[in-house]
Amino acid sequence: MAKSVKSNSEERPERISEAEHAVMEALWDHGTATAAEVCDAVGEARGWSLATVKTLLSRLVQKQAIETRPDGRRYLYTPLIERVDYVGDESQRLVDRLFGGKAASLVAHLAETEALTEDDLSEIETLLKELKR
Amino acid sequence: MAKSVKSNSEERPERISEAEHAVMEALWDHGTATAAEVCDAVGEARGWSLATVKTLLSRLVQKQAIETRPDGRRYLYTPLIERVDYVGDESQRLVDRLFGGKAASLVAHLAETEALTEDDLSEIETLLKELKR
DNA sequence: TCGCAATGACTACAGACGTAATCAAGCGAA
DNA sequence: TTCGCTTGATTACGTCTGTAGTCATTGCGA
Repeated sequence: MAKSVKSNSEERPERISEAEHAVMEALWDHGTATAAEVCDAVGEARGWSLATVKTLLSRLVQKQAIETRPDGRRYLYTPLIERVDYVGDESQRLVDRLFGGKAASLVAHLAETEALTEDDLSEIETLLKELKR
Repeated sequence: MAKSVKSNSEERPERISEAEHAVMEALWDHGTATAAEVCDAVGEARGWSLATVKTLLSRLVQKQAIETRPDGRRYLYTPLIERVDYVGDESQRLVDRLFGGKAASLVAHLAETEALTEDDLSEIETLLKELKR
């Protein structure tokens, strides 16, 4: 209860569903696109009808994840949230939920379950060196 | 369509929701527990009623994530899936969805967004050394 | 100018999810 | 024996999600 009061300025963005996320990816790719363009980009892989894509787009507008700008008789859709932020939030959620907030535990897990290839390991190693510097 | 045929032996476990996951955590903690025990363990943090916990337990049974054994007039609930497997699956899903399957990208992201503390970095470094050996 | 095709708005609907109340059965205390 | 408490089963219900159909409008091509 009292779930959507959000009395202060900071609008906590509503959660983006998986299908919606696919649409976001297309938009992040294009920067700005029409519904038809998104449908071309996304419907391909997911086999969605234009109607489905439009529904997802309007839900994203409601959730204030994207913004519309009229362009003639149609809209141009533009992401309002940055991909890097979304990815960060989602990653953080996972770390919090499954690894008690310790990101290192996630890395350890990936390593132990061999989700990390040799290449991945070298890459991370290099990364660490750079960060150390 | 044809979503739940699962004709062959490998039962693809159905997805566990977030609330259900909280229950799983309690069970992984206890190994085996009654509904009341799970409620004590989980209801605390989430403020769930016993009824809610029971619903989640039965959904988990349906999803074959846990198993029941009669004990007098009640049931004992035991996880059927290992925590490490669940955690692995969820992590993999994230990596696939957001990092194109490249786990190293996830680590890079964590590092760049400073989700990794100095301690985390050292820890990972140590980890890498061990793996290298 | 006129009809069509594209486009957003609205509506639909089944299944998953969160959250719980109610019900029936049975064990245990009085 | 009786009655209440515990427990699983069943039912409920609003929201979110996935996936779309329908409708009204309107700009554009013929």
